[in-house]
Amino acid sequence: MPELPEVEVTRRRIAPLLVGRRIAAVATTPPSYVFVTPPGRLRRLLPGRRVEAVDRLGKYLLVRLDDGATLMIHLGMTGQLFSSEARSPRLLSATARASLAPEEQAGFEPDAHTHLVLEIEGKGPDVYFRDVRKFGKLLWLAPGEGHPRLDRLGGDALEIDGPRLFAATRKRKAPIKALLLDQSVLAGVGNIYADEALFLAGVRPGRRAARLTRKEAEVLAREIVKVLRRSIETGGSSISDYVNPDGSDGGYQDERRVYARKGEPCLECRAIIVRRVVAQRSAHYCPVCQS
DNA sequence: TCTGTCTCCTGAGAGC
DNA sequence: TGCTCTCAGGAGACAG
Repeated sequence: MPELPEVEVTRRRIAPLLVGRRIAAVATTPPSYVFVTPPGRLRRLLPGRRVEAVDRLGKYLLVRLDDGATLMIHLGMTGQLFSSEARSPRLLSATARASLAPEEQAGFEPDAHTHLVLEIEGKGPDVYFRDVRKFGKLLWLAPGEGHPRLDRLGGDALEIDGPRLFAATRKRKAPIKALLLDQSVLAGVGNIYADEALFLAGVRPGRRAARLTRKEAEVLAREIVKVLRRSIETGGSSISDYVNPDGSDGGYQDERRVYARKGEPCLECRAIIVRRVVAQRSAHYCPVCQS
């Protein structure tokens, strides 16, 4: 599930394929939950535009076009943005994965889940947006047009510091984990990195945010930044469907301390990692190391 | 304003 | 083997 590190890695690897190049043609699937802007409109508006830059705001990718317009992309839970040359079992259904050895896999052909195909002018691969569960979003912003989704975003999680996090927790009765997942407070943190950062800071996910001390906020802010940076370095987490634009897996899933390790021993104290629901999300923590 | 709940979606895996 | 059910989660809408 793409969070800030996966979106940032995607941005860094997809930008060289797009920036400075022109979109020759566009194909889409029929209208669905993915298309905030109707697919027919995207097919009309995108061809002929040159990509100037690919930016990131929280978990949003912003493809800046030559006339000032922007294609806004959110990967949701299962969104994949990748090159047409990518090869990965994660781009196949489980049935196809099981029946084909990796060396037998042919090139990826756009399927029913490939909601946007950007054919790029000249040499080089095309770019696909695929999303099985359709929690991702595609949205066109006209030149100068903003969007409430972007306006509501809090500061980027890579830039959080202790005083700002401490201030955000004051008078908040919600669990600290709910606060970390609130994109209007902190843009970019999702379930995996909230659990990991809380473990490293020694704070239980269900603790009321307002009960965090100044010192704990300081440590938590530092661990959030550390864990996000480390994940970017390793190429993000390929826990379910996430795949890098070149088809490679991320590496951070091998460094997880608590996320999706329910029933396994804590790497610090050997106590058993537990899972409970906090803010309607599964939260994993060590009952000994975190208080 | 804050918090909690529901909803959207679909593949995987468990249970029968 | 095949069917049914549950679960996973980002974020908007809505109710209290």
